[in-house]
Amino acid sequence: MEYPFGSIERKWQQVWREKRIFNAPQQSDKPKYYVLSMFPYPSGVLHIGHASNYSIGDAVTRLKLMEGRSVMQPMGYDSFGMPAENYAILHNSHPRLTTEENIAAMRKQFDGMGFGLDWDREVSTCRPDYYRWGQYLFKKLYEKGLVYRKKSFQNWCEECQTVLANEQVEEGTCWRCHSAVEQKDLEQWYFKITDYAEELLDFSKVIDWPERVMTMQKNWIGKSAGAKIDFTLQDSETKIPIFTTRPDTIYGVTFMALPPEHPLVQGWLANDPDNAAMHDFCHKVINADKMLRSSADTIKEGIFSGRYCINPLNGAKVQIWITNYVLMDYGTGAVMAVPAHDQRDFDFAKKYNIPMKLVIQNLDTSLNLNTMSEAYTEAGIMANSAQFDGRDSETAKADITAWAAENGWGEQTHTYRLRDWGISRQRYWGNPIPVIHCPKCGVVLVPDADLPVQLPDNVQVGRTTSNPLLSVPEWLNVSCPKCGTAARRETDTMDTFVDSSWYYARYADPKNTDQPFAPELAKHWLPVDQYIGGIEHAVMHLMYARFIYKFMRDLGWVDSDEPFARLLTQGMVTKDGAKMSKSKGNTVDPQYIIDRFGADTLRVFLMFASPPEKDVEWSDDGVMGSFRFLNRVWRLIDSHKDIIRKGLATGNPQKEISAEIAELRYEAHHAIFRWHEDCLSRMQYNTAIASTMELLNAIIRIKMPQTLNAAELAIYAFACAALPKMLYPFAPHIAEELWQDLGNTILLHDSGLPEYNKQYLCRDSITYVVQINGKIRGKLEVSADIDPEALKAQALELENVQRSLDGFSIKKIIVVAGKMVSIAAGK
RNA sequence: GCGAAAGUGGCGGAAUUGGCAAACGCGCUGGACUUAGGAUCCAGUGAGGUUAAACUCUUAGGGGUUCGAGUCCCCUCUUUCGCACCA
Repeated sequence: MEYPFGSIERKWQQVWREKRIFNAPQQSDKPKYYVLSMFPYPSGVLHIGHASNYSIGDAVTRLKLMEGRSVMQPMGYDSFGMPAENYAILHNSHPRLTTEENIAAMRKQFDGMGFGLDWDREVSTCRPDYYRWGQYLFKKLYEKGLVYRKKSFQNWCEECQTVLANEQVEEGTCWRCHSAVEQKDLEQWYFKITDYAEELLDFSKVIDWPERVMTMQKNWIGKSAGAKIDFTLQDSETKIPIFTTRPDTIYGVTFMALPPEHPLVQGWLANDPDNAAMHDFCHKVINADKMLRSSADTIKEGIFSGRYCINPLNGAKVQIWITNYVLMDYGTGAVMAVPAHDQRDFDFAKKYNIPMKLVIQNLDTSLNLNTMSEAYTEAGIMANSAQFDGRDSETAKADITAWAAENGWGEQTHTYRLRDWGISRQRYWGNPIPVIHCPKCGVVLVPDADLPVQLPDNVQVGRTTSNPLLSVPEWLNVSCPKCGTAARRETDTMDTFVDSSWYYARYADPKNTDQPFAPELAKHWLPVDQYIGGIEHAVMHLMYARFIYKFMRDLGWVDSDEPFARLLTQGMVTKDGAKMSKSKGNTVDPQYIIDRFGADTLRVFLMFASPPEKDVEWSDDGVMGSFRFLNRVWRLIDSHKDIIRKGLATGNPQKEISAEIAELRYEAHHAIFRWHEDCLSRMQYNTAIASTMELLNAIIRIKMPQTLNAAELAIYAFACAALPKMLYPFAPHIAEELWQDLGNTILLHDSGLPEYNKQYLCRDSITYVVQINGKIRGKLEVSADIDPEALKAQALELENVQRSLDGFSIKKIIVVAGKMVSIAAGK
């Protein structure tokens, strides 16, 4: 007989909904806790990954409620973007319709899993009441000088017909469709995330983030310290600033390397249309595959520009080369090349017979340009460097920079790998950028009163080679809000990562029609106490959100520095060791499991199979194990509920208890203690469930509970009553039902945590292990308060210990309290 | 190449501060029961060894520290992830 999971789950889901126990109050006297899980795209189908992600969040939510906190666990949908547009195309419909249908379908499935979500706070990014405030945020960023427009070469996905941010290019392919990314010269909108680069490097204000994610962001931001030095174009006043992390090698510069995109090069090209070789080379490099060009394996190529520049430190005249290995958008876009001490410059100089100059010597002065087969890139003793000769190169760096600065040739500086965030997308299904282009006034922001700029509905969604918004003249053509002249709307929409950069704040005040959210509500709920999501957002969403949050802080909308205090990057659900995917055909439908074994079984399996941050390997047999476990709990309590109720009602009678029950008491308190550690200190739910199973096994070992005396029955009932509480975060429906079976009227979330008594965490008698030189030679059952000397004596008397010590002399005896006696012996 | 994390039975995984390796679950073996079930209950289950013990070996491999190492240190290998001409 199976327990009636279906009816139980429906019953409690309805009770929770009616009693609104998961609808968080706006304000509360209780300490708040804000639990947030991944912001889903409403695919219409709940995947096993969703089930796993939200099972963790729901466990946290219910634990924090049991702890007595005021908990908010909201849910919403990241519903703009390519997938929604593609879905609509596929179903020959409009994304506005299909998105709402999918949202309704998903909400039902979330409820079917029994997640305690606050549906009063639901947001969807594609609804005007939400995206209105995204546009408002854009305007605020613009007003603060953090938005600009720039024409430059962009990552372009032909498949998606849109540009991509650097973070969204994976191995040269689009992060969405994985088709090749090309370069296209386009005018685009940017958010100046680099203004916050320094602060984004600082993780001191987060409480608990995985080291891995912080490292990935730090590497992505990629700060390097060095010097900016101005070289000068020969016979000219024109400066060519370079950035270097090795100012100690500056006397070794033998050429200057520029990319074809460099403005100086572009100027030479424009003034010299007949130089076919230079034009050809630049054209070839600019249009080369960006991935290939930026790969270390690509063969270095270049062409001599015919120009020279002057090294300000020693007046040396050096050749200027146009090359394929220098990037325009890093540092100053110009490199002082030191072939003797940089491998890239070395390779290039060898190929084109450019002279080299040795300026760093190793400690045994064995370096010789004629015999070097590679650059010497380490620190050493400076040589051929005028007044710096003989100095240690590492410590001389600062002095060289200082000397250059004194003479006005440069300065100490640093640079970042991070680029500004390109947010323009040439797609229909996104948040319109609230800008009007006026032939007289230029870029004009749409006035607040006219927000939101609504997406027109009458658009043919489909594969088009241009932005569909261009095809709606009545939307496109407007008069300038400033001067009234006929003007045109911006047709770019915002990257959906803009929408997801602030949604967690909107949850604090989701229905506000006057502002994005009331600052006092945001200040109450934020930061998010626990965020649960996938590692794939490490340098995208999680960095963008930190940037926008810091901006909102600077506006005074929020009053903390980090949006997500604790971050858990949860693992994937795999099958046969591989990520589940439709193409591999190894997916599992959560609904199938729910229908047969119940949502509780699925949730217990997902939480038990591995710790939350690790991948979960799907196992049909494992699901059966969880199902059997819940059935055993059900049978135990259901068939003994009368005596358990009786035992719970007896108070604490003073009677002798059997050794068997004393052991059960120890097991129960110990299991609850470990559950506390695992659930509240460590977030290791797999072992919390294991402890619950152990307690169940310990209770089942008591065969005839009806024969227990009053004191024993009280202990038995205590142990049984702990089970629903311990199960509640993972299997809330069956837990709530069993809790009620035991005569409780208050729901579990309001009934407090299961409690243990420290007094019962140790046994009266303890088994000591006796080791000789680390090998177990015997065991001793002794009273817990035994005197160490007596213990040593007893240990030495053990027959097996005696035998093992034969022919040895004892050097030392170590007693580890409560654990072991360790004897060090030697010949 | 650089950086990070990891490597434990047939499988998923436990092991708090260096203190009985393999908890818990799955699977498997044998048995009981019969309402024949995706049931339940009992016993067993790292490898070798033994009637049973004793004993030996075992946390990727090798070395070290220690009375004692999955855990700390050094070297090597493997896997996964991130970055990768960043001057």
